[in-house]
Amino acid sequence: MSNIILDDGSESDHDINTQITDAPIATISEDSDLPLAQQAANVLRDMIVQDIIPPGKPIRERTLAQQLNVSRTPLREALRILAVDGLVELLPSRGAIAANPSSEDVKHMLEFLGGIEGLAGELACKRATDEEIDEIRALHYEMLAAFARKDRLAYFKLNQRIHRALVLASGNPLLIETHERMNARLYRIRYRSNMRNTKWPTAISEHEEILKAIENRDAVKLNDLLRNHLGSTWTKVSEDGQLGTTDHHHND
Amino acid sequence: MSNIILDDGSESDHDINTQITDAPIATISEDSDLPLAQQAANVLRDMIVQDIIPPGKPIRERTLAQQLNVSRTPLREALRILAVDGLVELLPSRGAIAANPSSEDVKHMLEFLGGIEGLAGELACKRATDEEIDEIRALHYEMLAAFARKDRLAYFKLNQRIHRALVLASGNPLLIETHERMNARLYRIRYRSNMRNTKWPTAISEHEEILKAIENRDAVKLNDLLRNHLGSTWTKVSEDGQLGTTDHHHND
DNA sequence: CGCTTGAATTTGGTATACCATATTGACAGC
DNA sequence: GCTGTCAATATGGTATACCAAATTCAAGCG
Repeated sequence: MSNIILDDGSESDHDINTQITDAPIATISEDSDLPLAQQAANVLRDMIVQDIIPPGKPIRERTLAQQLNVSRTPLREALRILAVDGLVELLPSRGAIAANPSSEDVKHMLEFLGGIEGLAGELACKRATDEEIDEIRALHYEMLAAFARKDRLAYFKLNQRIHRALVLASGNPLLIETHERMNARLYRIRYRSNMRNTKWPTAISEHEEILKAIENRDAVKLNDLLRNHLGSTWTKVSEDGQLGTTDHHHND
Repeated sequence: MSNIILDDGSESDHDINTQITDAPIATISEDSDLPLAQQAANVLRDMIVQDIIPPGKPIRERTLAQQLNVSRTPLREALRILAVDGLVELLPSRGAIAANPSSEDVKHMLEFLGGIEGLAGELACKRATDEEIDEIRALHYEMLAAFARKDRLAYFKLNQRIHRALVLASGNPLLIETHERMNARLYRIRYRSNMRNTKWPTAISEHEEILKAIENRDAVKLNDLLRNHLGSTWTKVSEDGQLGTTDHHHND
């Protein structure tokens, strides 16, 4: 699967998909130790997160199975997995579509993600090793470098890595897993938002405070910062013509 | 499916399963509007939550499919769903077992659940309607009645309903869903713990404070209370000979 | 010209068949 | 009596066949 071909035959070439990640989407191989269902779920997850399958797009089992070189059985299992993750919606007797959250949904997801990060940050203040904090500091300065270069993509990725590192330092596997899943659901949206965000300097200064808080192991402060930080990362959905409505620039 | 028969032919008749809920487990029917996979997932979830399928027990696809009157296809989809939920573990090429969390896992789950409830409580203070608070107060007094009667089962259920009502009042669907899922994973464990908990009066007095906090819409206080309340609900795993080790009283 | 209707087709849902591998159990050798 | 080995069996993983329902589309009617 060197190149993803969409249902309509056109390659997906709109603004963001090839940029979101450097790594190509994993190929499904027979000789992997993972079952095809799990591999398919991983590939499909990437395709949705990276907007190769845009929100709301119907997922035809036979078509997609053929594209992924698996049968419908493992693909359907993959779809059920992703449905629990919230990346696809299963419409009874009407198949699956890539999740298409409303702006209200996004608000709730951001509120939730902020809460998770706040909790994780609070725990991280107690449990993070000095080495973990050092690494977060390093990532922070790398992020400042990206900001200095006005490299929004590099900034975005480093930002993600910082938040991920903070959550990892919480030491709670459920917080980590929940964060990862919710982040996947929001990834595409936050990416788009990041690329047009006008509150960039604000976000940067907040990150300075975040770094200070974890360095000082100030749990209450860090919790509070992370709880409210996402607002600076995110330009309101209502200002973003795409979300919550049918996606116009995808021909499906 | 009037009576669940376990693999070994014995009916599951150990201490708790029939008491945990009054309602019998739903039957899988052809004429439901839900797909069999979804119905199977619901039934299986109940069977695991209610300890009809005890932790660590291998789940044989053909056997269970026959018992549920479905084919392996929808049952496997159900297993994948429950695996994401954390109720079953999928061992690659070796099938599924009912989740068997270690005491370390339980600690993390309780920490996580407490965090979720704290977040939800904080939001509930801002968003709960007066009617919702009235209902929580009513449940609280019902719970006190159960306590007066030393009716641990009724107490447990009302306790659950109170926490559920608090989370519902948060108005955040993700908090609600996450809470529900984590609660399902912990239900059996907390039930057993509840039945032998020696800190009952402590839990009651904490609930008094919880009620006051939501009545006063004191978000910070309620968050704090809920964060740390689970400790009073739970007798330590290490005192509970069952958890974290092979289940001795189940013959599998 | 638009609306209804019904056949053709597509699609999701389920059951079953098949395969490779893991497990079991008996037998042979020590 | 213990252990290693190999056949028999059971099990999970996958593909395919089949069915009912939904969708599509065109013919027919108003």
